[in-house]
Amino acid sequence: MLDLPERFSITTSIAYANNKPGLHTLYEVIGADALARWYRMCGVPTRFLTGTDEHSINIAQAALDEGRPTREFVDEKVALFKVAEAALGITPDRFIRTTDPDHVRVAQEMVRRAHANGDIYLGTYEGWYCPNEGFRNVTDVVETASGTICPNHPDVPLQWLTERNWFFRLSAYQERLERHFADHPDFVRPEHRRNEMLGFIRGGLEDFSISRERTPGDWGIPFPIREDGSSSEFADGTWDPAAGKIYVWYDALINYITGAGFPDDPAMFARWWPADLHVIGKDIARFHTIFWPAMLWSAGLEAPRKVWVHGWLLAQGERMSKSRGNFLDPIDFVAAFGSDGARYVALREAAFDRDSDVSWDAFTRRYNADLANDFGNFVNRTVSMAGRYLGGERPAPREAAESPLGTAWPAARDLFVAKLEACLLHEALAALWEFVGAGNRFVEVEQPWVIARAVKAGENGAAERLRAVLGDLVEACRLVALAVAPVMPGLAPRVMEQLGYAHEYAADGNGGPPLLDELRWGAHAGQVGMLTAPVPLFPRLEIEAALPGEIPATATGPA
RNA sequence: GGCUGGGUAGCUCAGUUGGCAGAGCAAGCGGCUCAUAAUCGCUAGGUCACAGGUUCGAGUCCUGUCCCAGCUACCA
Repeated sequence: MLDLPERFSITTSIAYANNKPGLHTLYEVIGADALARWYRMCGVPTRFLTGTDEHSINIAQAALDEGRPTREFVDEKVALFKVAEAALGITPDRFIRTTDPDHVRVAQEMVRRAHANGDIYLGTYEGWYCPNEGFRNVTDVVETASGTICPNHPDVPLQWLTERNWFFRLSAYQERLERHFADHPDFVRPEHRRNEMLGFIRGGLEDFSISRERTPGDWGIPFPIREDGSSSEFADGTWDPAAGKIYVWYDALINYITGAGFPDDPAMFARWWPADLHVIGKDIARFHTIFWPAMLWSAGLEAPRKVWVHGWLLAQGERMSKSRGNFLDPIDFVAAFGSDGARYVALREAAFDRDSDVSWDAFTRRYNADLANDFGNFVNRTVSMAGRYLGGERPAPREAAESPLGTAWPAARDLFVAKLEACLLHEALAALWEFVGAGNRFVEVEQPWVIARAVKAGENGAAERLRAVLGDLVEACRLVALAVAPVMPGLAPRVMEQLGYAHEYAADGNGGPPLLDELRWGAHAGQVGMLTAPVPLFPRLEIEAALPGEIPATATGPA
């Protein structure tokens, strides 16, 4: 069916820990978690890294404005992320924070390597600085009668700042980047994002600054090198403040190799790097597909194998964001749809390869149609009929070739897997739900209740036919619940229990039998088991009871 | 401004090399009774953004126009 990799190393971008998380931020994490779980269940050693980005000047300023220590401020925000991710069933192998001590060491090591390789040099960075947004490009500011202003914050006076910064020689990597894109056509996906990045590279690359002279509250990773090239570390282990801080973007990207074990654990690093997949949003594609490979090459390391660029969640055409206030609180979302339901509707309702308009209404309709009506009811009617007509002993499926569902299954499964591995998670789920539809239609065609009456009437062969039909239905329930387990990890154990099967996977998807073996029609045909009484999996939601069609404004303040 | 996507049913979208406009959801009608008012079937719903052109034939190819989104260098 497919060739599984020998290991799978996947990351998300790290979230900016300045506020509580929105669903639009965790959407990417849900998708990556589903992919990580897929590989874990397939028996592929998997490492899934996600976390938080904490060294930004804005965060330091926000903490300062609240009169609190920056560390306390970010600890609080990170705790909110962890609570929300736990509610969504997110299972990273490491939750990395850029304030983690090992990450601080790795970022400094990367600076030293770039310096040793002649890729960084001292220069001057100057430009308009908006206290709310940082340095603004000349094309982003507006000239007015009262002076130059930032269009987003017209009341805040812009400052012309000059900083002595270290610069990274990105210009030296233009040719290598072009060659890398040519040699690895799948490096950036989807295709149109790759084209954008390629266009940017061909337009000529400028060097970028990787240090800041000063930061609010002295926040950030100490730049490990002084202007004269000497180490900025004092004998007591503290750092010379005059050396400045590492610019937050340079620091943030490096989390991916910290999380892979660089450089303290070479064996671990060799095992997990290069990452197989970075899952990121379209707004940060350039940093991941252009700056980041160059940074790695400068340090003598490999670029990640693939970067998947997803789109945004939109509410009525507008990007969901904390600053706009049109975002969903993941806790509310889980409260309404359940952890599994929330994961499913998020990944099914939004396309993973482009922007998607979402609404509470659409999520509710999707939940009712796909989960309550189609699949939940399919399992319910199957378990109910098998229990009622066969007394609870689990009927075995027929040979695939003798069963319409058994015949249809391989194509549905293969399409599901192909879409999943292509990161088209919404299409993967759609492919699987085509098969759920086939299951429901099969019930109508066979009408087991009619066969059951024939059995009662003593009709010849009716009992055998009833067992066969119900066996096929039970098998269809098993296959769909297992296939969709990476997306709805809590569902599979509940379905398996009702079907009288063991579920041997751990909470994070590790440890069970290879999923592809389990996804064969009739994989457990010989096993005896008892069905339980039917228990509804996804209670139907009343649209009226749900929030109105608008995305509720739950913002607590500016981002 | 330049470059790249897109505009198809009320909503979300699919439409391969040009060959009778499709799916899901929502709506209406009917069937069934195992099931969570569910499910199955049927119906309705379209100036394929607009105007030209090529062609026996255009949602698809070409030209122009309008609209939306993205990219066009350091907030993260």
